Amino acid sequence: MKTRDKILLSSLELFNERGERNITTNHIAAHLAISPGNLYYHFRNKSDIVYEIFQEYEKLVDYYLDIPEDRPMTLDDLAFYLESVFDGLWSYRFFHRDLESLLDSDPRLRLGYRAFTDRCLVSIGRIFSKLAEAGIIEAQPDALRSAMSLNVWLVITNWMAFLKTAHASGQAPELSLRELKQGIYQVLTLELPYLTPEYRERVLTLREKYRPALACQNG
Amino acid sequence: MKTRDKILLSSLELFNERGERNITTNHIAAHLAISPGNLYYHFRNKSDIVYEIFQEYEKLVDYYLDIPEDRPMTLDDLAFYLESVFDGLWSYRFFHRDLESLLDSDPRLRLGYRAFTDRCLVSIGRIFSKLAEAGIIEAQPDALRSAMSLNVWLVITNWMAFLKTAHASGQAPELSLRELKQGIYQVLTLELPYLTPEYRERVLTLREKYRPALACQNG
DNA sequence: TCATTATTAGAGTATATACTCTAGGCAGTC
DNA sequence: GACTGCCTAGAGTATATACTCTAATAATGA
Repeated sequence: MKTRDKILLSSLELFNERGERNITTNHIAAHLAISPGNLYYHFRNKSDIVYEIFQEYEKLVDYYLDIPEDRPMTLDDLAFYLESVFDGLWSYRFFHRDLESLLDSDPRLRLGYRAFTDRCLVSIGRIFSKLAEAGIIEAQPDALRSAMSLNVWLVITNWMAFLKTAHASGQAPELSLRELKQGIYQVLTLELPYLTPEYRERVLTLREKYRPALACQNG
Repeated sequence: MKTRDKILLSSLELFNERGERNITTNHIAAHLAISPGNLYYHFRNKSDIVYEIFQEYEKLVDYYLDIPEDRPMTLDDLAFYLESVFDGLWSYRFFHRDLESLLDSDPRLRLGYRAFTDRCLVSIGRIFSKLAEAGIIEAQPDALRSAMSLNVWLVITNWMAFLKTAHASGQAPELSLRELKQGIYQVLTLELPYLTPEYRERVLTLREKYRPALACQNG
């Protein structure tokens, strides 16, 4: 594998494990047993590394959220979208963790992320539309659908932060993909009241698969 | 005013304006035109300053979310709770912005924040209960109420981050309290489907007061 | 073969930042 | 006056971190 790709891969790995804020370019170089000079031969600065990783992330999610228009949506589709989005969130979890400071230190990233958010919100709205067309949820007026999409987005993108902060277990809250996917339970909770009677039970069953363990069920 | 209090006040101000990550103890001292040594006479380290500010925040929110048990809840109460919580969020807005790294660097804060979250979730759940008792929303099973409370919490605590990241306007996204309170619109969106027919219109009217301007209504 | 280009090492630098240390001022009080 | 306790100044330090520079080595192509 090319050094350049190794840098991207290791950076992602280290960022995810310990947070972008805590990983220096020297750490990355040391992790790969290459020199700092070598790293800076391949990337002008740390922001460039982050930006490139963001673009991968973007591409992945865009790919998953490409809603086919030529056929009706099924419940399986919904399950797939949710699983995929949370998989992406997991693979690039460092990103939402330090989002604000990342955007502060790179205007490109700010613009790119804003556009990304917009696309995601559109996709979520489209999913709601198609769910309604398929008779899985009741149809909703545009304004309501927008507001709901936004709430879905807020829950999805911040569920991990909640888990990390709410975790009681010791100082170093280690997360698992499994726990992260309990966020799907929360997302489906948002849709609950809009389900059609025909699909209600099936969605409840799906939702039940992601029910959090008792420890996290506070409140 | 005592130097110690001035330090707390200036710190909060600077943290809110530019983020805790970007404000050093030297900045704080310079802002107050005192020496670093002076600052460190009053506080052992930066974490202690942050922790003390957190305790103020905690106290404020706890005070607002002290739900009286001796009388039924009104819609005005709900409006008051929402307004108060968002006021608190605004006054201490640096906190949620850099939450993760703050908790990473201070175990006290991690524990304190976790307990704080739990109390808030309980309060939100209690509000839902009392809204149901008052006939404003339909009664809900415990599990649903817990999940909904959690969603409300996620929306409330992350609405500001969303605004800051979604703001297109230039590099330096300046927020206003007014914009922040559009979060109330999002929170009330969550409750919409559970409203009783008698109160539906009144809550919709309340919600309308916080409708975001068009620029933010994407998705 | 040899010149050119791509890659790498590794020492080094400028800057920032949290924090320390020493000396001293000032108010009250015996 | 001098002692005491609180407060303040400000120079200074250890460490970290993003990044640079030069020179050497490998790879490539004519």
